[in-house]
Amino acid sequence: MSLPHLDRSGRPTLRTVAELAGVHVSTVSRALSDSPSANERSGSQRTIARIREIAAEVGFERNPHGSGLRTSRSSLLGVLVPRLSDVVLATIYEGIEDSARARGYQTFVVNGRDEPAIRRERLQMLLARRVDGIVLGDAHGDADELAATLAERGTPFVLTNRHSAAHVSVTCDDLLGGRLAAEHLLDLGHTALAVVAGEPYASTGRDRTAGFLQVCAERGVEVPPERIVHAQFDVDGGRGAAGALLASPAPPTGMFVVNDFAAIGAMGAARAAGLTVGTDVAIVGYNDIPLASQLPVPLTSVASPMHEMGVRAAETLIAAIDGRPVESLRLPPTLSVRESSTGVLEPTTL
Amino acid sequence: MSLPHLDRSGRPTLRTVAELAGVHVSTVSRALSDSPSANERSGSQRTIARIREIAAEVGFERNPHGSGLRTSRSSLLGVLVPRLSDVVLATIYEGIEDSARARGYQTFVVNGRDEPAIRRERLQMLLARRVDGIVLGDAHGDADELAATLAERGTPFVLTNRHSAAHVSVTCDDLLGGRLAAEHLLDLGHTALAVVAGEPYASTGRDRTAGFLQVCAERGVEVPPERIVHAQFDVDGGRGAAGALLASPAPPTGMFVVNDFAAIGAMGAARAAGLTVGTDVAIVGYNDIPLASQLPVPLTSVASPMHEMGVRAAETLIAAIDGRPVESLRLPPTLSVRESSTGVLEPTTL
DNA sequence: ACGTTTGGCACAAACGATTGCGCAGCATCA
DNA sequence: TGATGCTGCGCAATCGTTTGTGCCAAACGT
Repeated sequence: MSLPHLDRSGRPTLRTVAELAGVHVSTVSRALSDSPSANERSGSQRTIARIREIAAEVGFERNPHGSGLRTSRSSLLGVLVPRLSDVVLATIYEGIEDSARARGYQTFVVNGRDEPAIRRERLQMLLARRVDGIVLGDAHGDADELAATLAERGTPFVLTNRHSAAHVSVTCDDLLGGRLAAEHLLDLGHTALAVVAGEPYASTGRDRTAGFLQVCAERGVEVPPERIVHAQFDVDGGRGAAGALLASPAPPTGMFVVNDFAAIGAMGAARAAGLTVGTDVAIVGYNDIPLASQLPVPLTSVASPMHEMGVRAAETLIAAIDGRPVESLRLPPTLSVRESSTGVLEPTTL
Repeated sequence: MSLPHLDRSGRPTLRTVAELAGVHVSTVSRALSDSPSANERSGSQRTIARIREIAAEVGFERNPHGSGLRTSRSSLLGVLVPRLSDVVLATIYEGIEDSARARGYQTFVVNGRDEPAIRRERLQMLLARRVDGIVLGDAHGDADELAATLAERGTPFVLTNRHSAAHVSVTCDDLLGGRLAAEHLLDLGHTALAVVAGEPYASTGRDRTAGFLQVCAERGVEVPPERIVHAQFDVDGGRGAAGALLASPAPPTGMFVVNDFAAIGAMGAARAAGLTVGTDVAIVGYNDIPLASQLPVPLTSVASPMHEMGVRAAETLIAAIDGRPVESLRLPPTLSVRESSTGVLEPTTL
């Protein structure tokens, strides 16, 4: 059959449905709206049902340009992350996506690559697209420029993964995570401890390190400054840093590496130094990525609730968009103990 | 300073700039257009320069809703992938993003999770958003429903990563990749070979396996059917499949695992079986993810040009959108030889 | 000096959806 | 009977941008 008044690309518009139903477009608009207020202003239940039926039949889908133009809302949530090829951020993003979609929003994600210029440019792009709000997954330092810009501008936003200053954020309680790691290593009897901290601009690495050192101090174990080294959040970074630590005159017997990939690198460095991971040197990572349990020597790691972090971040952002009061959230991590810190437990691992 | 005629959210519009410049909005629109045809119809070079200056000064950014409504183009490329937390797809996506952005498009990515219902729904969403074209990174089988839908509907699209039927695609030459793996293992003298193939619906796994078997046949080495097992593209899948192979009465000495994560699982299974990877059993993976070279036993892997695949896919899609003729592209992989197949070469790995 | 071209811009009509307002018709109530 | 209220829907303006058409003046040719 041929439909009346299709748009340029052959898709039905409100008017198509209206003519088919014999009513005015405004009636169709109201009937198809899911806001109850618009709905009650519209016609009888019978008419509404009929309109919806026809709309479904012809496959009508509201044109977001028309709708966005009129309402100045896009139903779009911008998401800025360092990079999606990092499984941690990709998992957080999946949480954001799930939650946003369930609430009628779509997500628009961009990679900021932890480069200030790129981040700025990408954020600009999101704003130019008129997103309704922004999830910032890559805050830098405690006075993040972008967060400040957004706050000043009044665009709703929420930080996740990393936090920054007093802005609303949904993160893992990394301080607690660091504490868990320290308690574990200390309970195992280690006193020669080291930390492979992350990039200085990421609150994650800073907090994890701080928590770790807190517990050490509380228990009277000193971690000298030269045993705390900064490294990139990847395999190479971890290997380099751990290699240097292990090559020092008094090498550590317990290492906390604030990122699993870096921890994998650290394990490599240990092996290269002729040490057996788990017995000669205990290594604890962070995030508990799926791979951690599958390594030749399974990695002890602080498990952060990545997916849930994304879910809650999106929820919080939407609350902010709706004008509801919001506050920061710190989700608790747990420790997954494996052989990289305890040594081989059961040789019968299939 | 207070600007004339801002929009509801306080942002400058064409009219803001027009009033500031003392010209009509249409003149501003043309002056700011980057299409040369519109440009020449617009005013003098002096006027154009002045308008651009004012626009930059007040931070004007074209409202995509208004523009999209008028032109029925969104400058948006939809991207459908199985999941972004898979580093292979995430890397391809980064290529798409880089290339699209350089050509004035933004990308809108969604996860289809390899579930038909979800894929359909996500595609629907992209179309509802009026994307200008679609990159399909998750084609299923040789008669992919979504690809067929798009073709019928006339929406420009291109497949990548996986191909399907006669649709235009930009992929890795996986057949060649499989051949490289076979040649390598045969050159090393192995004759008891096995393949951990992927999910049957993915062309990647099918082609890789087929190429591998081609070379085996050419060289007169038989790979019995029970030595070809299907598994998921992840660590668990690889471990299970390889474990079964190695536990058989006549275990293989050379294994081709069509995905690096699965290969990592296979290495685990080998170790669990008391075998030394690289000497007792040679393992070759696929994709050469960054982690491959960093494993305790570095993994020999067929390197696929993931980023370039994304770049070329986006280029191809944009060509199709512009109505230029396009054709499929098969990018050649290379082999990265490491210890997982050759045994430990140099004990002096730092 | 008088048409004719052309450069430089303005006018106005769209695109598709939303929403305040208003207007019939009917029922209710005094 | 007339005032009032409600139900059910239509009217029309509006969002910001693009683009076909038209107009005025200056430049040009003869």
